[in-house]
Amino acid sequence: MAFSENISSTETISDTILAAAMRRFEQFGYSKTTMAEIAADCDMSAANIYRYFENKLEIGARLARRCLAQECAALTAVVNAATPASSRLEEFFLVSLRFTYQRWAEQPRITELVEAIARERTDVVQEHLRARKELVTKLVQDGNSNGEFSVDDPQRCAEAILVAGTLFDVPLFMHLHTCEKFESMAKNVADLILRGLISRPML
Amino acid sequence: MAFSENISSTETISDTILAAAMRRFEQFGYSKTTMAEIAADCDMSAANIYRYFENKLEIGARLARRCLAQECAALTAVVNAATPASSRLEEFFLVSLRFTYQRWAEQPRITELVEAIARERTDVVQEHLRARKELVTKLVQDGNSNGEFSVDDPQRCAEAILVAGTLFDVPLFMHLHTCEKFESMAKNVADLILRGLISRPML
DNA sequence: ATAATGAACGATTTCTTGATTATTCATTAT
DNA sequence: ATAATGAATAATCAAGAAATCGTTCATTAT
Repeated sequence: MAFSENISSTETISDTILAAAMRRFEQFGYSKTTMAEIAADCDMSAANIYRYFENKLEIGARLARRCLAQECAALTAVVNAATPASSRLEEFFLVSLRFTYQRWAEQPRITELVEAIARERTDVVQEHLRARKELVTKLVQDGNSNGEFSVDDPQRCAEAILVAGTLFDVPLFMHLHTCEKFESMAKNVADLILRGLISRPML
Repeated sequence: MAFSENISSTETISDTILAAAMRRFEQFGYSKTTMAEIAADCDMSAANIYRYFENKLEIGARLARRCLAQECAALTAVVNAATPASSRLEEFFLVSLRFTYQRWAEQPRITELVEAIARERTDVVQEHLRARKELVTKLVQDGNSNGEFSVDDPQRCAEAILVAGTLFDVPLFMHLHTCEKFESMAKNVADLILRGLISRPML
């Protein structure tokens, strides 16, 4: 049962292969999908795929990157929004959480794919973490600029913020609570980070 | 090769069994240890163990609880120390981290045991989390009392603090960085939580 | 009564073997 | 030259058989 593919003129062959692989991975999972099946969906031989991709893992990595990039795009929109930096920080956690949770709940095969790739391709994870760090760094700098925050070292601060949000970004934890519970936790952590614990005069 | 056990008069038989099981689990892992081996180390039959424990999982759970209790004991000492609450919060993260990291690095079999039990005995994990939450709640209340902190809802705050420290408490993450790097991250997160992000007059 | 055991049993794990799979390459089309 | 393929190979996976293991219980010791 090959889901045959009409190669539109604007689509490169490697895109066709990626699209076919994505459909297979989504439906049957990364490990249960064979190169022969992907090839059949593209009306070509398995050997020919290797003219466009180094190997199966590389195809998986490309698709995993694409998934993570989608999340980063949403987070970029959050960071660039015209709202107070404090709201944007909370929203950052919430959007991050919703991506993780929804993918875990609704597209378990994709979550499985990303996790499988993450295990063998550290670079994909680290690239994603670096992108997130850049976004939060910018958010903190924004907050500094408009007087909301007064942070000495935005880089270090961004790292700490991301660490504090770990729970919301790891699929492994998603089974522990409902999405609502997680959202409440994310709000609390954002609040904690924003206000700090140290006693100070009310403004 | 049975590591035979001299049962001292002050030691109950169930303690003897637990000790033997612990030695086996430490050396060979939970799953690779058989009830027959534990029994042989105690000079008894496998069947006799069932007079003292419901099953193997129960033995594992008891030992896992003991491990987690050791950590909680160390954390209790931290919380009850006669130092500023802010220092105690940082120390809480650091001690928590060192327990997780050292066990992961030096006693991988024990880490494996705790993880195996955690998967099948949710109650053990939840008991531990509750204990940690109580400790942090007390720490925050202490800080409130002596004027260091001014936290509305210490319970909710404690929950958020624990969530923010997730990275330091999950063995799964330990391979990502060196212990020193983790310590630096823990300090940064503690600092972030304590000071907060919001701009305010210097005191 | 209390403590302990060996034999018996499903359930799980390990092992073995055959079949699939990813990948390469010499060869064939275009 | 460029694109694509089928056949070959080594690695991985899957299914079934064999062995081991956890657990129970009727029976034996103390």
